[in-house]
Amino acid sequence: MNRLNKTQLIYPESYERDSLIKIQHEISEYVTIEDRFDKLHLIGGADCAFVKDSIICSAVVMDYDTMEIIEKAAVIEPVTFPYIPTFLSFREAAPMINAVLRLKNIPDILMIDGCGINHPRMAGLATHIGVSMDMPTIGIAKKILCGVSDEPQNVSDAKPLKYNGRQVGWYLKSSKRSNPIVIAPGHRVSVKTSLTVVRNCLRGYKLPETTRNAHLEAGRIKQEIKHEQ
DNA sequence: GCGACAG
DNA sequence: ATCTTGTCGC
Repeated sequence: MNRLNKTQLIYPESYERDSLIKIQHEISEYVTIEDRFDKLHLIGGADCAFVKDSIICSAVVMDYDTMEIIEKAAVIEPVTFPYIPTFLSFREAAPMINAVLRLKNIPDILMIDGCGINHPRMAGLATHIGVSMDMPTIGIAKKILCGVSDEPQNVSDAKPLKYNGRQVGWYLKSSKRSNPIVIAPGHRVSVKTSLTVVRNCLRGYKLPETTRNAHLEAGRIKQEIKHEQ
């Protein structure tokens, strides 16, 4: 494949393990961790929740300066792939992209609940979506999938997350009581900028407002569904 | 071979 | 992620 076929990255022709790994290698060839966005006024967040065999994806857009919510969008789709560590994208990327596509305001950077380049094949969910949509993304995870880091001690303190001898992100102490969170570039955002942007979105909670609001919204929708069914 | 392993 | 009440600590 000489040219990137975006549809096949999200809806693979084959779900054989080797095929999926091939897709991830392809994504890693296209990812860039240089800052490639000109402005940063709108910041986005995306997260998922599950009910039976349905996946609920929520996307929110906020004002980067005030952290005011500007817009929300969501989709509910059937689950099509199981959760397998390092292959999360094939379960969540498609519906998450569909939620983002429903937004009228396109965020300048999108924060996604999951890994970015801090992945064995440099193809975490945030990277997968970033490359597929050609959109700047940052990955926000609650656990380290791969790589090593020292423990940050004080609030706002971040330690480099290293994998195969190079820095792929950060381990950030985002709030006093919570465990550190994992920050990494998804696509078109540098390691350094990923940390700066996330820090600017913190408001005393474990998660940045973007991902936190997307998570809350997906949870609300989930409750609505459970009550009417 | 064994254990770890985003959501 | 999800199933779930109380509870320990700041």
